[in-house]
Amino acid sequence: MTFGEYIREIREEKQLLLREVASQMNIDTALLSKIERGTRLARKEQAEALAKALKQNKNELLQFWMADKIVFMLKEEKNITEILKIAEQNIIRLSKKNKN
Amino acid sequence: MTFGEYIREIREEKQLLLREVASQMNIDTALLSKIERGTRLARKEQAEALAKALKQNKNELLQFWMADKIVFMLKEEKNITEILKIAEQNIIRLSKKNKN
DNA sequence: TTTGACTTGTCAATAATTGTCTAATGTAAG
DNA sequence: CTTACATTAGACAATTATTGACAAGTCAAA
Repeated sequence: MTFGEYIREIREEKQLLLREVASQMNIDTALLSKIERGTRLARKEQAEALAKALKQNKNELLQFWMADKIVFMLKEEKNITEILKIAEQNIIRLSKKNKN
Repeated sequence: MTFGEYIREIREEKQLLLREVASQMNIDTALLSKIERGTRLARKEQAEALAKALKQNKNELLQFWMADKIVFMLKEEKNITEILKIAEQNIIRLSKKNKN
């Protein structure tokens, strides 16, 4: 489930209009449309504003948001599984290093 | 193994100086130093130039490079494993969708 | 038609990044 | 200690990329 799919689903469940949600977020309707359709990435503050406007758990929503950014970065690559594996190992290793 | 660690290791094995490799890449020594130390991300063309200068397999090196970019993006996050899982699922799903 | 919801393309404004310069630091040899 | 050379750090202009708004477009229901 992408970030855009996720927030569109919730918005429609709640029967809110793009312009209602966009207004709460202080952005243009067109921009929110693009975010939902995945042609634009939201900014972090926008993702947070969305959580508020849609009354969703902020952390869960931010996970989808962050995953989307990774997808966007990797979408042209091959060996994606291998790349993600390396990335995860490095993050784990770096976080251990920072504790020392 | 991060991208920077990887290329520094190879450079030192081959007993090359920063300025020698940097010169082949047409960049400043200082910039290569930063790339090796991970305080700057290389650009894709630079990663490719490095593969050439160090006579390494380009794809393998680009995997480390791409993994580094992900690490850079995720380093402040929690639930990293979960985020990576969502990202991988979405990429797989999107690639299937594009085949249709 | 008309209306309202949504989408698309464009582009100036804004923000992020890149690469170089200079100066600093480290280090081994004389 | 000097000197010489390799590497690193900080700062900044230049280059790129992202952002958000606007206007014009599509689409579906009345």
